[in-house]
Amino acid sequence: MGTIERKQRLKEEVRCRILDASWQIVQEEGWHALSMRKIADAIEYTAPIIYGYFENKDAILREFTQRGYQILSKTVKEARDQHTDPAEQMEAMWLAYWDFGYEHQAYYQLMYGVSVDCCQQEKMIPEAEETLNLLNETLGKLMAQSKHREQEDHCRRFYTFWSVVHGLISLNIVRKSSSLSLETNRSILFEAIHAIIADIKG
Amino acid sequence: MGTIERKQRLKEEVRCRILDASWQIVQEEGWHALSMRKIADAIEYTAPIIYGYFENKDAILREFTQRGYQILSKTVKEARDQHTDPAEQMEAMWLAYWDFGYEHQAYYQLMYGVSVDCCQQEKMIPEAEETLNLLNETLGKLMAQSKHREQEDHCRRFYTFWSVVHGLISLNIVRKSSSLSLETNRSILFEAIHAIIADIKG
DNA sequence: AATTTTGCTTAACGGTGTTAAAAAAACCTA
DNA sequence: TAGGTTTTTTTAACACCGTTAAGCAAAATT
Repeated sequence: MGTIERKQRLKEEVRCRILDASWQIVQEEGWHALSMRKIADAIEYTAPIIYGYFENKDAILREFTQRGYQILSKTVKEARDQHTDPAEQMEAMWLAYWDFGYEHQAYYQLMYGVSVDCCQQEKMIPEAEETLNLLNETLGKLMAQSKHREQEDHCRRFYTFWSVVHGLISLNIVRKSSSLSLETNRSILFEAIHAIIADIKG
Repeated sequence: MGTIERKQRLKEEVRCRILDASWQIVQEEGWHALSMRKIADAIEYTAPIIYGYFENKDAILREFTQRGYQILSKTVKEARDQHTDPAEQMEAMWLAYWDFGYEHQAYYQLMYGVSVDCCQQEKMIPEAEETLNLLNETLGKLMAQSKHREQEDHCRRFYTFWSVVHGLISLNIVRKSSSLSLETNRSILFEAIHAIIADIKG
């Protein structure tokens, strides 16, 4: 009866195949294209058997979410451990954080709810570009007051503004349960915006 | 027959009712719960008639996306027009931008692909909190070197870091077509992180 | 009044996640 | 090896989804 171990091994292998197949589908077609039947097809089974390995589809997504956080955690920790000075550590850690998001976009989408299948028609909607133009225009005037002339510089400043504001909004929406107070949000905004403006003014 | 105008009016009214019903469903249950059949139920019709008013479900979402951008554009413009100094304008505009995201979360989700139905189990995944703890810990050491003592301050600094990094990643993912170069991303990151660290050091 | 046009519904197709029953395969025992 | 038990896998079904085509009934036109 040693076969029980062999069965355990086979069961574990099928579990891996489910995750491997899922990951491949996601990489090729995105999260929206991941379905139980498609996974089953890929591992040459029928859909219901997956429920012997995962409670439901959400459990599969949860597995990947967990993997994402594990990789992120490991990455950030390693970045920290290559420095001793807290300031250098801080820099390395956030850079590592960004690198993770840049390299593992599929993970990041899942972990932080960044759905990609939206507003591709941004250029179809005039008001979308109009808003960006308004902000860009004013930024141009502001930078003209100083001696910034390069387009590159303009682009960077703009995205710095945009990133902090968009990031703050997004984090508030996604982390609805443990989100910040209105006052905290506003003071972060004020400080960040003023800092950027001050930096532009030189 | 002047009835043609009356019919036009009725058709327009049904279109409005579709959008009103859709919006109510979204407010009550979120975007994921919006379905053609549910909309039809709400306006006391059957699903296929909706296709007489909108090409498909995506067209309905596009309508709301457009509305969102219209409101945002109007808001930002109004904020600008209450000031004359570019620096003041810039501040007012980004604050208005944030206010929009805070007040109209449903719109913002649609416009920038912030799906809320994710990672609510963040606390279920130890590694998720571990990453935040690592970053918080190092930030604590960094701030201890200066004379920052308040918890409030700590929280603000942390979210400033997080917002700009998360925002930068998200914008890159969502605006995949017109995203920034790796060099631009890194220089934004470097500048922002160094600025925050410098500010902490005083 | 008969006919055309319009508005709406029913039915259907292919897809989704998920569950229960049926079938097939594997296993164990006699 | 034969028969019965257990495990594995599939088929069928349910309730949804977006979407399209056909059918029907009411309204408008001739």
